Amino acid sequence: MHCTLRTSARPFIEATNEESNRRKMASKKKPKGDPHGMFAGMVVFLVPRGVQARRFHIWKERLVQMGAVVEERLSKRVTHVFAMHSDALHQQLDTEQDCLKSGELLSEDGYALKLDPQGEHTHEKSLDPGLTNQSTSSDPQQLINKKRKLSTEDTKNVNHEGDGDDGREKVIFSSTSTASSHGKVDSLSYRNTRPQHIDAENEMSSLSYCPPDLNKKITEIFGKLVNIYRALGEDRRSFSYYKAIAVIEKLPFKIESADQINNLPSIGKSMKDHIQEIITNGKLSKLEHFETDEKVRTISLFGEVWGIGPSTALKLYEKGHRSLDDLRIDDSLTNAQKLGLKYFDDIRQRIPRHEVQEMDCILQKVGEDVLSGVVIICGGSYRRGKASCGDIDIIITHPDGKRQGTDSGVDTYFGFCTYPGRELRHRIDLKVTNVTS
DNA sequence: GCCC
DNA sequence: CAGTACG
DNA sequence: GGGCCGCTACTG
Repeated sequence: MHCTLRTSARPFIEATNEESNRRKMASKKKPKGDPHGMFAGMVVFLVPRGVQARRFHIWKERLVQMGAVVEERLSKRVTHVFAMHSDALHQQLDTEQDCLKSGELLSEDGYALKLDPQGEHTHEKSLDPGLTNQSTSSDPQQLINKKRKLSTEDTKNVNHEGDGDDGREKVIFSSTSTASSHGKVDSLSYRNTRPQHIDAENEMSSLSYCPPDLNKKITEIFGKLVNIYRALGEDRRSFSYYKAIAVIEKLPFKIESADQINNLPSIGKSMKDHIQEIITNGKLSKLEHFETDEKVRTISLFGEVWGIGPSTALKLYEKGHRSLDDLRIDDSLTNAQKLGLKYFDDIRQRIPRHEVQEMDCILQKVGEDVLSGVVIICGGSYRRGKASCGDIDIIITHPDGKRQGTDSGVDTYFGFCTYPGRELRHRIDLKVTNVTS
């Protein structure tokens, strides 16, 4: 390798392949390398060590798809080296060096690996001190990070039918190039900007890398469109934006040109056009139009009420209602909708994590009093380690597994609860099941 | 909206 | 049954 | 052009 090894660890998140597995017809797509993809011009060598075969294959696939050339050997042409973690990288380099014995031994000066200069920041992000910081590497600046969930709330549909490889894990790669056209990214800070997910089940490392919201402007606007389209009942379109956000959030660079986002999944022509408009104008006329449209605004507002969906929101609008106070007069609302209206402001309040924890404890105790041995698990965002929760999810089960459901036949409760000594109402879901999952 |  | 919420 | 999460669960 004659190129200088000015290596700067740079996180890279695989493009999601979420929907491909849902295709009815399993057509084999042959992604041509995108000459404008984010890895265009890179000649990559992948260090297989420590990478599962399946994952290794996906790496290669994505790299090629996004414009890179993947070399089977660490040849002179190689401009970038990807490794699972620093150990693998070092071992590989040691091996290569031995192979070069016959030739001259080049100075190692230029090979200094600058591993994840921001690594130290990752240590202060664990929100759950109770979790062990499991590391697969002795290197404190461990390069491997895994994360299984989206930053946003659950979306099993985005990630179901898994083949065991969720295709969403993140990998940091080391660049050995000085010629990278994307080198500027290296200087960016990868400071975390949002709470971590702690996946206790998988003993996930708390060193998880969370991408910065470099494209916040775009994702914010798209997020508004998600809500608007959902309120309007255009679920499909809404979901498209939702998926696009997930993809954009994981980009390790700030989008400055639509050319940088070619070939990304879930981002087609319209999305690209919108992104282009946002980065040039700082706004999206489509959204502005929505936000000034009284009908859209009203229906969106009504849709925020728990229990009111697109259909009801539209009916209420057509009845002439324009405000929440108008709704309060309407007696056609279902009980749930009335409650949703009554506690409209309450529900919007997020619940501090420690309060959820206390509620959990209370429920554990009550549950034990009612039925000895009952297992009560507080799931949802709490279980995923969020600092605050939008609602509380409780799963009730029993090791006996003797029955599913309750005496009344109802095994699910969507309702409200309140923190002891307060009036503020929170949303809580209870589910009784005999399956511990 | 995206993707066959 | 339609509508809605949930994960 | 047509599918797009669920042999979902629940409410009214």
